[in-house]
Amino acid sequence: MTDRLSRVFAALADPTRRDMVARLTERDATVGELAEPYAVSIQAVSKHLKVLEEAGLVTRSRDAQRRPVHLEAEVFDLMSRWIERYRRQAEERFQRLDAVLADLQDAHEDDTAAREGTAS
Amino acid sequence: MTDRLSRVFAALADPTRRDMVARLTERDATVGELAEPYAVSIQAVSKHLKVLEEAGLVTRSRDAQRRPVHLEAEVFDLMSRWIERYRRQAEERFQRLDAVLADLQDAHEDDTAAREGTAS
DNA sequence: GTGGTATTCAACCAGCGGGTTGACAACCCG
DNA sequence: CGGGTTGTCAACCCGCTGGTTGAATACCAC
Repeated sequence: MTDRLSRVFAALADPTRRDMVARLTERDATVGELAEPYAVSIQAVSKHLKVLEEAGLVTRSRDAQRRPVHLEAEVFDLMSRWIERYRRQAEERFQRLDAVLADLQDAHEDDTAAREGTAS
Repeated sequence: MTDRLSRVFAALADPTRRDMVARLTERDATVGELAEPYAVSIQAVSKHLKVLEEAGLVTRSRDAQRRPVHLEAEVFDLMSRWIERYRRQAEERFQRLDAVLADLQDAHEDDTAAREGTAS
């Protein structure tokens, strides 16, 4: 599970981390600020941030003792591309499937019409 | 980690499972067909499918002994909504930041202009 | 019914993830 | 210097994950 996309998805598979990301879209924050709403230790939050950092979702700088956390929004593009690619592919396929079903329906109606002696 | 979105992200955090999803956008497939390219046991693939199923990414029907696997593309929407929501939020914030930086730049230029005795 | 095929279930194992606590590091302020 | 604040590192625990093998289920074909 060493590839980038896997790390990103894994990082966002945790509700606490998703909430941190959500809050970081509003403004940069220190570890302590981020930790405040959660009922876990600062160390646990620090670990979460490490996961987000290794996934490329955030970066950390330094301001005296503080380590302000900053969201790197470009990573969203990576996920969006993956999702949209396969969504589009799936949708195209469903359209083909719909076409097939429509054909079958037409054929059935033709059969019915034939059996009932009605002009198609 | 019981919520829907967490399960979806976690399911896609595995390259094998992402590959399965990718292949399922092309066509439905049986467990055996899905397993064929990977160097793991059928049972392992069956487990992966269970994960995808519990995340709502696929459904399984029955055709004699076979259990054809079908991709449920609607889940993509769930992820897209989450991602796009925060991406948009982050982008708006960056625009505000840009505006602030632009203001600072203007102020600086004003200062410079003032120091240099040039009209602003 | 017997045999073959497709798939899941069960038990097990190693490794990782998320949590804890305690110690340490880096920095500011008197 | 010493004390306070912010954050990380290290060791540990426990539950989950992804893999294995072996047995069981469900179905078809003969």
